[in-house]
Amino acid sequence: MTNQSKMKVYQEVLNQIRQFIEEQELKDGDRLPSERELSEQLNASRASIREALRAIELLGLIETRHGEGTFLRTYKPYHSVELLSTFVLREVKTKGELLEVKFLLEQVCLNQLFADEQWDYSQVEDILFESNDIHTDLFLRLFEAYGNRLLLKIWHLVTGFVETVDPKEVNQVQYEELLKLISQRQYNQALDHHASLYEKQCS
Amino acid sequence: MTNQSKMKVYQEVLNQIRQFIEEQELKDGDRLPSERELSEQLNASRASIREALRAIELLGLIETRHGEGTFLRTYKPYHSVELLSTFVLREVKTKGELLEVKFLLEQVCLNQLFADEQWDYSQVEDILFESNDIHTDLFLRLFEAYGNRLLLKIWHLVTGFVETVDPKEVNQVQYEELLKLISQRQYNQALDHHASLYEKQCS
DNA sequence: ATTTCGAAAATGGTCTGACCACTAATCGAA
DNA sequence: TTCGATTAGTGGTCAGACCATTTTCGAAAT
Repeated sequence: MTNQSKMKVYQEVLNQIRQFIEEQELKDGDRLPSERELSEQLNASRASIREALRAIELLGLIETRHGEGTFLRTYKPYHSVELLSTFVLREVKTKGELLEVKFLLEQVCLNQLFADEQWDYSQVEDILFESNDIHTDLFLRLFEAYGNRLLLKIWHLVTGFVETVDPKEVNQVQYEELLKLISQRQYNQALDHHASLYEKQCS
Repeated sequence: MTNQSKMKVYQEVLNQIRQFIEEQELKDGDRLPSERELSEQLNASRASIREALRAIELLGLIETRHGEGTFLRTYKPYHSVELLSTFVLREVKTKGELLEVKFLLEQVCLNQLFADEQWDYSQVEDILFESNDIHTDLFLRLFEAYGNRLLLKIWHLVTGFVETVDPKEVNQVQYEELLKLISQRQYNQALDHHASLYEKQCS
């Protein structure tokens, strides 16, 4: 490494990798150079390269496949998120906080959609009742409909965390009701109904 | 390692370390066993131990001091912000998206506080006008007052992102106005005022 | 010419042992 | 007792080896 400062090698590697990704405009699913290639190109030992890669992996930014390579990761909930959560939960202890944030994010999404006259509810209406996880799939669509990808990403992340600590039990009927309220544009009642879905758990 | 499943060694090590921390009831500032000790105790190579430690370090959960050891430290969400941002921003193309999320999070915080009859505004009122970054410090306090640490962390994360792309210019006077509205419990106007702070930029 | 299958190459996963750099504890001399 | 140098302990880094898995590719069979 051109270890100019006293920064650790693996930190430098981290920066180099980030830079590489930006320059090459790599996207999710694209493959990174092999560990041995990176080792040569960045002039660092393979051990240091791996330390950097393991760190980014735990953050959920890359995915490594034995015998294949290292790939920028398409987001998959509960992969390494589980490990992450066991540590972070040391701080954010209460399950309630997690659920509350998830709830609030969803509420924001609903509020924003309801405030939009142009919103086409039909995007959500169809198919939905073949899902194994109605809640997640429903809000996945709602967040997509709203269109803010960062908000979606944050919600997705939080949802991933929640699933590691909270085996949920969904009641299909309640979501039929929620959808009905939305389709009838009874937005206030829909918001109340959404809140009621969380009331039991958040305490 | 008792590598029963196909889980990677460094992930097992991660779990073991977490378990160790819980069992020993280690607190912030306490020292972890040395890498060589962990290597023996967990029956894994030092390289694998280090991969695990580097990962937790990047998360900001531990701190390593050359020649001294590895220590637990208070979780600092900003630690990996810079790295994370460059990855997340790959997908978040528009600055507007970023600002919108920041705004929405703050709005949620205000709404929740305003809805709380018990909320003691005086926690926020004081000192504030000596700050270099009024907006950040104000909402830092507001989020702290609300008390959901996860929400605070997310907001902090997003705020960190924003600062990497948006050199802000704050107008002190506007925040005096905002605080006045809050202290007078003119909540709707306060919300409008908060929104107006973003209107120019979000487009 | 096409298909099939196995060897070889590429890649990640892990370990060992070495050496350096820094820190703190130790011990001996003033 | 005090001060300073030695020493032991610890993280930082490296080189090289071997294994497990996946892909590649060419030779053999069809």
